[in-house]
Amino acid sequence: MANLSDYIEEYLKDLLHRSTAGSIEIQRNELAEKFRCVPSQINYVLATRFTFQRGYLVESRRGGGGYVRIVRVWHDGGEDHWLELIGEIIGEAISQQEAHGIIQRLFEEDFLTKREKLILEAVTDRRVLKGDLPGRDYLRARLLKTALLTTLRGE
Amino acid sequence: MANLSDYIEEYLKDLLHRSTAGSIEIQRNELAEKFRCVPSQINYVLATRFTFQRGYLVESRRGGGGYVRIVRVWHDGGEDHWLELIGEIIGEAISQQEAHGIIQRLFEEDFLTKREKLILEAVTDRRVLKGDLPGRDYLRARLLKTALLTTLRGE
DNA sequence: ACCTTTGACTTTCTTTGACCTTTATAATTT
DNA sequence: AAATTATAAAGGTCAAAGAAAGTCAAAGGT
Repeated sequence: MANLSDYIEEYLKDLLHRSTAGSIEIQRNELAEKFRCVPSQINYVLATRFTFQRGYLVESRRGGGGYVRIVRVWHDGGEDHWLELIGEIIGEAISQQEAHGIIQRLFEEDFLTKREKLILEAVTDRRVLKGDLPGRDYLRARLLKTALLTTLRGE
Repeated sequence: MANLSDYIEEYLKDLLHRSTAGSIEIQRNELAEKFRCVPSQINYVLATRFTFQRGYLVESRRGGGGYVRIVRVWHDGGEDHWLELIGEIIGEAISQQEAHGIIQRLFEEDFLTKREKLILEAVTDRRVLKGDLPGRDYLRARLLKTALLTTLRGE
């Protein structure tokens, strides 16, 4: 454990641990100042350490009063672990067929309602996504993974 | 939640909630004074947060005894009406702000569940969609419209 | 080779202020 | 008294400046 990114990661995870809500809000510039680094390093940490595969969602807003919010959707070894497996199956890119197969499966397992299934099928439809091939499958993967992760978000 | 516009929005929505008529009347200058801002900031809040798409109507009158009236409009009618509204409200292209406004409104109208709202917010997120403008806004419009219309037809 | 650090450039959202339009009322003219 | 004209009191518009955050690619370490 030697580099700055690791310290920033640790710091954020510590904050998350303390927070009862399971989510924290930070100011990117402020945090960068605290760690004496350029603001974009915060983005680097978020992009490499607070990913879907690790169970985090990151939201943000620009402009005056902007912020970055990190949501911890699952803990290591929690019961929402199945999604991690789904994430591996989806990977970086996924075809419509595979995507619909996964959606169907989740519906049958009662993880999704009928309406949710319809929504997800609609937004992973190639006619809706348009665009050329490798990009379309990457987009579909991002779409599906983020959508599934958000359903687990606190309620 | 840190900027002034958010507080003004919150204040107005609170007033609306209390009002039995579902509408309120304010004085622009008075409100600006209350929040220590220039009057035109009130217009900014109205223009960005109390739009038709989000389910609000704003009327006003200038001159002595002028006012600004905000009316919350609820959608009534069957499925056909929803189809119509959704078509009307989502054009060929749509920004993230507008999309989330519409999603929020449909949630408030009990057309969407919390989970459905989260899913739709996720799939209309800038960072998930990636891609350059204006293509991104077209994609978002197709995504949202198809998802909502499919939901209506299904079941 | 890969991961991290840096910084120039971009996009999004908010705040501010100078100038404009509409309405009501008071003052003046006919 | 009626009609007209000023004045003041609202609210509206728009563009520039400010305040965040995001992107991407080059440079630096291990």
